[in-house]
Amino acid sequence: MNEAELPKTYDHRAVEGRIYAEWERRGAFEADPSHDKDPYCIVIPPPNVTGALHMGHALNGAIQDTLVRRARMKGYEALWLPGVDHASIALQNVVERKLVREEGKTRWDLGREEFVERCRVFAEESRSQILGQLKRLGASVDWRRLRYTMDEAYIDSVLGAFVELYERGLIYRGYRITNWCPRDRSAISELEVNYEETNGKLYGLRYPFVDGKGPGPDGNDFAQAFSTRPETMLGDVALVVNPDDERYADLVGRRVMVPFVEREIEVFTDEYVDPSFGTGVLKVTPAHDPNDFEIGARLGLEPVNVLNPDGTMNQAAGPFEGMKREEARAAVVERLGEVGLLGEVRDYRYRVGHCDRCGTVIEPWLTEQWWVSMRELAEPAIRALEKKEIIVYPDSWRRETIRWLENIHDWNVSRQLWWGHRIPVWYGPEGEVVASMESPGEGYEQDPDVLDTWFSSALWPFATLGWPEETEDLAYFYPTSLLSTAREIMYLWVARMIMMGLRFRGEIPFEKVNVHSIVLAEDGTKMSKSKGNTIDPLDLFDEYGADAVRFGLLYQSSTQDFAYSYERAELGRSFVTKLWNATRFVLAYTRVEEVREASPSDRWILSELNRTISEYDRLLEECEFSEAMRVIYGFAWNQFADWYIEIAKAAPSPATPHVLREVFFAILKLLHPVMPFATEEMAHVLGEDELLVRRRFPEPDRSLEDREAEVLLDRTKRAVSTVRSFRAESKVEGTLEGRVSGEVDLEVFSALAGVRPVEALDGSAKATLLAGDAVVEISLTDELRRGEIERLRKEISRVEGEVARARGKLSNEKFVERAPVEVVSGEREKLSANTRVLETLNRRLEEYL
RNA sequence: GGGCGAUUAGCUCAGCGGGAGAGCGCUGCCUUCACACGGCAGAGGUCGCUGGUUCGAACCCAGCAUCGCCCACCA
Repeated sequence: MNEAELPKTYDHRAVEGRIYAEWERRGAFEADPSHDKDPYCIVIPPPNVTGALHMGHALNGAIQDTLVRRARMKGYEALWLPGVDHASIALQNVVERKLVREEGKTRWDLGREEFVERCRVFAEESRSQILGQLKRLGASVDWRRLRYTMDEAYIDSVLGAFVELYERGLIYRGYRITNWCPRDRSAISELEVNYEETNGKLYGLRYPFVDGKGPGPDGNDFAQAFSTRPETMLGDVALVVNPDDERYADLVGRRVMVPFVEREIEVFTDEYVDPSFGTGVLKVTPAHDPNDFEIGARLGLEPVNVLNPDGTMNQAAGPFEGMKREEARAAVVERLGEVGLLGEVRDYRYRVGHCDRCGTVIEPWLTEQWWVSMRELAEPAIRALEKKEIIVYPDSWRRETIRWLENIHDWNVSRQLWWGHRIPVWYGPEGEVVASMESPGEGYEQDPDVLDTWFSSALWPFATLGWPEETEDLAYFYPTSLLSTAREIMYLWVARMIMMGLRFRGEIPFEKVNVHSIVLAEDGTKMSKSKGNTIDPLDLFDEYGADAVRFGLLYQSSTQDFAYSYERAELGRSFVTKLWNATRFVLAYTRVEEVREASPSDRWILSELNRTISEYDRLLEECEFSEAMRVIYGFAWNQFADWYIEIAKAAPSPATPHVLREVFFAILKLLHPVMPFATEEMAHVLGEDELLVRRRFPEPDRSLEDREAEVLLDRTKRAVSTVRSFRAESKVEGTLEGRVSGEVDLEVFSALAGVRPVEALDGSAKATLLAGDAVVEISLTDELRRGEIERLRKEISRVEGEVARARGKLSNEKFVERAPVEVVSGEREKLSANTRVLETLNRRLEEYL
């Protein structure tokens, strides 16, 4: 192939599919335990099988793929293990909604078995879609090792873990207030509740005295308490006041009536009550409020439950039975008003919990659930984080996670759902309770609940490697090298993996955690389907190519969240095009392979390359992707393409053909982890037989460092730019004669600046241009002379400013005394250089006047 | 109520103790043999505000303002 046959732009559509197939055909991503290589392993945060991948997945995929490909090229046995999550509650929600929409049915209409089958089928479809998306991204995962949390082996891991924790006394069954979602008819954990500030009302509720002792201290014949949820009044079992509240000393011990349900309750005291809130009287509803539950327990009172699982009122609600909770609220308020028991109603702003998955208002509700004791599990995790056995980028998240673990609550792991891992607990005919993977025998009934989806996720880093079997994979790849994730699941997932990893393996699950940005919509708000502001990564891949999108995402990724902008994909695409055309140039350029004597410009680009390799590699190692992209982009575009290719055209050395190719190949290899398709194609076009994916990642080579060449070329480039600038401003065209004082690469300068170097300039008219510490003099026509005087004056006043600034600093004794020597000597050098320059300029000005 | 973070060029964002940066957008010139998804040259910023530390602060400290996010059982 030659350059003329190549189109001017890279066509990702024609390339990506073919190259991915080639990688797969060659088994390029397959990793197995090996004796002569060190392991590198990343397990993918398994996407939910609820639908398609979003931009967050694309970003995290780009990050992980970059790291894995780099490790692979560095000679590690690099495994990126793919998988998907069954997403218990999330998937069940999606399928339920679909069921209602398409068939007008609920899960109860279908029955458990049929419903679970529907979920399984849906998951299957979603899963294949997701896997296709990962391929489009270019994910270098080992497909042979694809895992799913509902695989038979994985289910065994999950149930085994539950049984073991149960047997160690770390799992117990408890009756307490949980967050109840009436739509899902299931409990959810604290982490699955989203609180939103809401404008609501605070209702004064009046409880008439029934003890016949007459009115209360305030002259009223009732006691009043405030509530935001008046319907829970029907479940009240007591009123309480603070024991130190003198206003109510007489109230304690009196009996009042709960309206409508006609229940007599007593007034007690409890320290919990804040006398300054409302009336200082608190109603106690143990079945519907966590604090009330505790107060009720302290007082030894039986809770009264007034709700059904679906959020309607039950028979204990008396006349309100059968109403939805919202209807009951309105009805209770109305009826209270009618009977004169409604007190003050205030506007009140408070936080209402919503189900993370379906948005339904959460009801704190008394139920019996399975709990994991977290304190004991958290301790080793806290220690590991404190000792930095796990490195977190950025470190602030390590400290945050420690704080969270220190305040951890027990974890409710049972869900009254159908899709998921069914809890391996069996209830026997004689009331036996047995935790076991299989039924203990005839007459045993299995617990109907399933496990919180995060329970299975918590085992991910080792269950995917075969645990509880002591597999070779587990021995070789565990602990994994790095986990990359969004911060929103640090507690839900990452912290729990650390605890479970330490519990079941006695080792941390990963050495590093990268907490990446959240990709926001273009307007800076969160992307969400309901707002309709989501961006489909596949559309971006189609339009810009996977490499361009990957580069753009990494370029924008930092520890800060960022609003996605299409400009970043355009930036990536332009970069690919630039590299593509550099490929065409390199291809068309002579193909001499032998090494001959290198010129300063050859040594300069090699030295710059060397610096770039060190810097870029370090940044990737530290997950500083944005900075890494800037470094490699700057080198490839602003040094290599803008300058070295131009030098190769205009002032090549005998070594240039070789150096040009070497440096360009190094760029392709450095970029391969980020832009795998395009770089692979470019290497192919340039006639490489071996795939880049298996090539060695460039390493720094100190022998290529050449400070002298760097200084020389920097000065030369500056001189060239100065002349170009002068040409643009003065509208001068054609070859000029010129003289440079100060050391530059004359050949390069002359060729790129279009200046013929002469020893001495004829005539008196010259432009005197400053290029850093070098002075360039250019022959000048008479008509430009007038302007030159103006220009000189401006230049002089600028340099005078510089001189004054340096003098000022250096005459400050404290500066000379306390600033580092190199800073002071730097100022001195600048001062003397500028003084010399000023002399030259002044002399020239005098000549003209 | 606590905690964390942000505030830098018109826009999106880097920089985090020694003379303000990138991409896009904008202006001028260039359709010359890698590339107009381009080249060359430019314009554009009292780095949120007020104090402090320092020879020196966009960068460190304190306070304030605005905007986010996380955590917390005040009815």
